Amino acid sequence: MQPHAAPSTRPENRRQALLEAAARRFLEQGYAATSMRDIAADVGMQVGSIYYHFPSKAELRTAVHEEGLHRIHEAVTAALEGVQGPWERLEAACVAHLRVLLEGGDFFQAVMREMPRASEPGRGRLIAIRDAYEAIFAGLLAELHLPAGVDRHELRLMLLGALNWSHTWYKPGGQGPAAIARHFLRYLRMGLDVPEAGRPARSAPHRPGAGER
Amino acid sequence: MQPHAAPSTRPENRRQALLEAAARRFLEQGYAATSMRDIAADVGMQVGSIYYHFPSKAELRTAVHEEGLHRIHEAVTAALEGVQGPWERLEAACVAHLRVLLEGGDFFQAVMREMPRASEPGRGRLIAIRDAYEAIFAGLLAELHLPAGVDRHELRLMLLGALNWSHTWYKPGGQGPAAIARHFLRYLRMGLDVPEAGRPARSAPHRPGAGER
Amino acid sequence: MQPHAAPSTRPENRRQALLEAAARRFLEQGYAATSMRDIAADVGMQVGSIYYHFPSKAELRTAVHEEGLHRIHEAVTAALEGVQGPWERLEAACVAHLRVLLEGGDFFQAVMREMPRASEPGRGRLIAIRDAYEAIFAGLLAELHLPAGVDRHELRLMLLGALNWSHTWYKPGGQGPAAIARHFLRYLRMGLDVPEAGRPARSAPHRPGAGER
Amino acid sequence: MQPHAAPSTRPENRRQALLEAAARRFLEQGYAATSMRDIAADVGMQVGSIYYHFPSKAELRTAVHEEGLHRIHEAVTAALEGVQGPWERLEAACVAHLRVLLEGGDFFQAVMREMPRASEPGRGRLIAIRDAYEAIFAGLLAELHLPAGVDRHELRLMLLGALNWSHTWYKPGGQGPAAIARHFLRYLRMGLDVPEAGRPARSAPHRPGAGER
DNA sequence: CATGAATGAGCCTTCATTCAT
DNA sequence: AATGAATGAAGGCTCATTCAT
Repeated sequence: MQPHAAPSTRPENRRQALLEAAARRFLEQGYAATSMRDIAADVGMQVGSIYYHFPSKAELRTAVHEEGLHRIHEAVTAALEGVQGPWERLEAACVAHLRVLLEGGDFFQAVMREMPRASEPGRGRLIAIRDAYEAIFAGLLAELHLPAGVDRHELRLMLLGALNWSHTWYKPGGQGPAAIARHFLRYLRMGLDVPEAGRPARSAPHRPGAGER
Repeated sequence: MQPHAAPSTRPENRRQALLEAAARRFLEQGYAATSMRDIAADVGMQVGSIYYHFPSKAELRTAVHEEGLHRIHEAVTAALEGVQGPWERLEAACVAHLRVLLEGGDFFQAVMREMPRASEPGRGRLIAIRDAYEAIFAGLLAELHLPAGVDRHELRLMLLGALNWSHTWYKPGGQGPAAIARHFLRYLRMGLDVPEAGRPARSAPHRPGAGER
Repeated sequence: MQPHAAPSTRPENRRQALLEAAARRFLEQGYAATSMRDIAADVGMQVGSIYYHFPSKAELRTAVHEEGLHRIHEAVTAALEGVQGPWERLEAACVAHLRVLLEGGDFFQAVMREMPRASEPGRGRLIAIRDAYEAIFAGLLAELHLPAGVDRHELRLMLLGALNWSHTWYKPGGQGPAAIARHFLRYLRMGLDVPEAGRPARSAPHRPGAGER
Repeated sequence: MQPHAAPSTRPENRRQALLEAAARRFLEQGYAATSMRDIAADVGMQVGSIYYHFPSKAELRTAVHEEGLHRIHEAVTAALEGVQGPWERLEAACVAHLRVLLEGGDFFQAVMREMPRASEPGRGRLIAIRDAYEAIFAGLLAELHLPAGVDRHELRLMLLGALNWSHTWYKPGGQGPAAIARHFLRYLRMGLDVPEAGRPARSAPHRPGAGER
């Protein structure tokens, strides 16, 4: 009788260990440069044994991505709970997003590094999950009271782009994810133009139309 | 005099053709998933012949990246020529940057997709080129007259991040690179806060210290 | 109970078959001129399958050499068992040595053909085994009662050289290994000088010093 | 007018330089592991250019071997000039042989390392040269006055084997080639048996027949 | 004489995957 | 659930050789 088998051999554990090893490898070396042997070795398994848990390398990647997207979705949703005020809610979401991206383990970073290309198994599912996640931000942006002429879609891409890109330059030890997210939002809210002598300050030069593409 | 040298066999051509094929493949499939055979086939060569022009796959990638960084450097430098006014200069640089990134061919996009990791051959050279390029933007930011409390370094990372990330969502046919760049800059300059009833408008809430990590 | 395991698929068999095929090929064509495909074909395997048993071509060679050195060591040690008298023991060792070298299969001949050069994997191990083997002969020489002025080290090199070289000219069908070994030893023991009229016979002319190098 | 062109560009020189580089490489790495590029690089040429001087790699090897055999033949013939007395002549030949083998440059050592196998171009020519060389020693042995029961053919193989094998253990700095050759000959002439109490000394035990193979 | 450019075959090795046990 | 052994395809790279210039 053995009610609680050693954790490292409980079936669900092995699958989880494989997912984690795969996430770390995919993040560090990229999907193509990671071999099933690498992953198997990381968890102390034989290569062939992986195929008991995942039917193929591509499916393993899909599972990793699913987990990553799931985690960030959870984190952001949780961070929004009980927060009032549109800007406050956006900030909470951005902070949570960046925390997961920069310090939340390998899963979401692995997702960021490379999305599965066309015709990978399970790609439709992933796209759906990602869209649901982005919808959260679209909703937050919609709550905002913004000046005329601001395209909320464009704004969301700008903001998330600035945040997501940070994983290419972020170094632990300097500013933390929360500070970075707050500063970015502050710069956006405050506006950077400074009234100059002989120059009207806030007439942000909008010259649409000709030449804009 | 040599009136009609077959273009496809002019020596310099082959090297260039290889570079271009490699850039396209690296961009589309990633470095690891691209085989030398792919590249050779694209230019109608035998695999082995590539090695006459480049000593290894890694060096080929380095050459592609060098070319990409060189091109964007040239484009941005050229775009700045004769432009006056700090914001105007920054805008010119951003527009040029985004044009190369989104419509300037595969080279720079290939660079964006994956920088060589540690200990790749010629990595030092690439880092130097990239730093020189980023210095251009640092210089442009330094010319700007900005409100107190704005960290120019952070601002540069935010702006370039937003721009660079656009290659993940950009689709030809919608807004062009120039429009995107101008809009992003406009949002930053104008500030997004709108005076609300019972709420101070432009006091961008700066709560430093506790909690900022 | 497992009455008739197919011999060609018993696991240990495959590794041994590979070793034997490798030894034969290395002996006949030399290491560099032997391809892993050759060896795989000889045992009816795919090339890649070899790497399940040996991590590299170089390690395969090392294993072949190890086997060769092991075999001759065993043979010579066994041949010495119970033999009395220093010359008799030396003769027994030489006969056994030459038997293995000339008729003992490909392993030891493959060793003779080319020792791994510097910095091959496992080279240290091989050197150690070889030294242990040569120590046997050094010990046998030490037991001998020899005339003054004979350098035992030099003598060992001379004797083993003469024996080892025989694999370059030996042809089955003529004198066998045992006869060759015994004759060589006899020539050494008896001395070749014959008393001549007007010429002192056994004053082996030793003119050391000047001109000896 | 340029009667004596710079030596390094005189045609005959290039061919000679190639031969020397090839000999060194073949000796150090073996024939199969030496690439035409290695050799070309050693003499500062392009690979393709070798083919102006030699029609193939195999022919280049043949030329190297021819040169090696030629050199040792010359050296030994020269050393015999004017020497009287059968043992003295044999010694002179052995000393000359060993000098070329151990200190006479790469050519003859390259020959020793590996003779061309069957069906190489020019193999017949090489065999002829080698036989002519060995005939010298056969002649010297024939001049010798030897005890009954000594097979001159066997003796020659023994002596040359001991000498030739020395290139596997010879280290410059210790005994020189001349000393080694003289010692080997002395051991052979003097006989190693020492009269022992109760044991007849020079009755070298000859037990031919049964068991000799 | 020599080179620059290329070829085509082949080499060692790695890989995702399979399957009997 | 997992392993041991193998497969077949592919991958990066090297090589002897060719040939127009």
